[in-house]
Amino acid sequence: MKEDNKHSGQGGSLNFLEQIIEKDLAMATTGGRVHTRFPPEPNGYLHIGHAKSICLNFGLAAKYNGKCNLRFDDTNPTKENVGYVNAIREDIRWLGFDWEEREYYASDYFGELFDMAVVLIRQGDAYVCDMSGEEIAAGRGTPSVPGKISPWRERPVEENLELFERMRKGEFPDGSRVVRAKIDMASPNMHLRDPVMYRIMHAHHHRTANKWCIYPMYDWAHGQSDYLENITHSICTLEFEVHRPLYNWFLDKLGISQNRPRQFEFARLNLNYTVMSKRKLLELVEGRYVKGWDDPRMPTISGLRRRGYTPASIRVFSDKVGVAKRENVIDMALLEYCIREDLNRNAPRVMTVINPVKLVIENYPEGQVEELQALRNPEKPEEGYRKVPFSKTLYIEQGDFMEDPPKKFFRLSPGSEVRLKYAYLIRCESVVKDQQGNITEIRCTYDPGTKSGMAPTRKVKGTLHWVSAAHALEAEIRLYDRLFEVPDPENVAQGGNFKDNINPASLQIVRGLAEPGLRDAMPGERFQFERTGYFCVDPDSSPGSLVFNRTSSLRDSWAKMKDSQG
RNA sequence: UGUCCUGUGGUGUAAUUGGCAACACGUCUGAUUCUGGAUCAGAAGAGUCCAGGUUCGACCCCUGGCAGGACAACCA
Repeated sequence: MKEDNKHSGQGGSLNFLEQIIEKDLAMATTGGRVHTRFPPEPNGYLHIGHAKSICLNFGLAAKYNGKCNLRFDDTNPTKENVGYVNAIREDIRWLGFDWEEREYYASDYFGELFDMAVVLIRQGDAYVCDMSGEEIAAGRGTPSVPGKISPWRERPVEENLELFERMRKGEFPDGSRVVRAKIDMASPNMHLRDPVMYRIMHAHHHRTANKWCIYPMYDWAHGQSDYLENITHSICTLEFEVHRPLYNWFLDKLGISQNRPRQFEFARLNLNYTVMSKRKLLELVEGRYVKGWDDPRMPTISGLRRRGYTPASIRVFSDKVGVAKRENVIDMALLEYCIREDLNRNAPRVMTVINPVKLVIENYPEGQVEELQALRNPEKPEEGYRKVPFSKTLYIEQGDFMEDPPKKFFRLSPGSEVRLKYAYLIRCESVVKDQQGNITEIRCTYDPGTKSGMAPTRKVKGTLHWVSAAHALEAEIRLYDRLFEVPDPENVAQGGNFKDNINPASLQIVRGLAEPGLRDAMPGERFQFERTGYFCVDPDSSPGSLVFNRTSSLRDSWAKMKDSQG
């Protein structure tokens, strides 16, 4: 029961795949084994949707004492390359999963696949077809109109065998012939209308180089690869549901009954306020709408990593979204909740002023500096304290001061008193403005008897974060927001484009002032900037010039209140 | 006019396989707080796509509808 809690988003209840597996285990249908695989095509970067699949496949294996393979589905040499292989590996490892020595490639099986195809041809279950791609497509019919029989369908077995061999040897040009399964051109399932198994491609493959010039199609390669790897549960997304009869047909014709893999489909993850298709993501990158695949606004794993998301937060998220067969759109707020929950618990606190305004404490001794004790993380008092310098001239957040405050404004305004976090109570005495009327300086007095940690004093409504002017570190702060301003970016009017919905304010770069302890912060380190949000050090950062990415703002009920009041 | 899949609060997922719907996010109160964060307490919100049927009893079983999605690359 405790285990169930750990792996299921719904307490003790099981998702439909877990139910299937537990039944299989109980009835020994898979010999007591659970063996899954995550099968990415190395032709793009992984995104949060893949993360769900990764967590599912590796998670199921872990939960049921099974194994999960990493298998690169590399059957199309024109689209795939090692660069993607490496990026995918890194992302999966970063997420926290280990495929041990089981890193496989569909291309590892090209030889076996060829031999199995020969078996099908011998049995009269496959044939070499000389039609062109266009002819095949035209002859396939439509879902409600049967396809036409290929003139090559009844080619003698010996001739098929010979042609197949010659295809392999490279005697024919690209596109001149294919091998097709002989199934049923009238099937209501389009995938059963003599699907292509092999095509000729004189292309360099990232692993097999020029050894092959015929390459298997997905449907032919996938199930057989599953079988060769002893996969018990082959889990994929819903769009492959109609492929399942074909998956099973190949297995049937090859006489595979022992250790026979079975395919199950679940609904892929959709997230609002973003797009997930490889094509659209690529468009964002190539159109320079974002800076790259790892731009912190991208829903890619590398983007989320750079944004400051933790692997654990993504795993928890994957767990919380659940697994089922109906189409779904997850609220971005759930992802944000997951990272806040993690970082609230684990990120050290630090004070950084993002939009600074100068504040001078008139009665504080000139030149005096106090080293104040500040909790590293109130959620983990055991981590102790850090030191923060305090002096006469400080900076606070512009938004923390209002000359004419509305009703429930708890922050600083003329005559009001607030606490400077870990320091003193201060009262605003006056403001200094420039000729345009902008506030350039806030003049305050402090009460020396109210130092943080001293005996109880009078209560104030507001506590402000601050930074000492003479000690502050200047930093570049990249304020990220959702990439799209509408929940469903793909929903556009006729002639429109999803890119029309891009949020023009998805990135704002400002220069802020940070407490000096941040001087040696390293890329990847995460912090909570007290009262503003969670931030992490960007790889662009260097010792002399800090760069922070905003992972997420803190929940802000004050902002919410303002919004709702118009 | 084809085949397959799916319909449960705003969102997502449950319901011990027939016993009048639970959990999470979100929303809204209040308490508390040296983060308007966190935490704590509480509230609102679905009668399960529709119509019949079986049953003492249906989200669950049956029949018929309706709605949404997937499928017609030599992509995966």
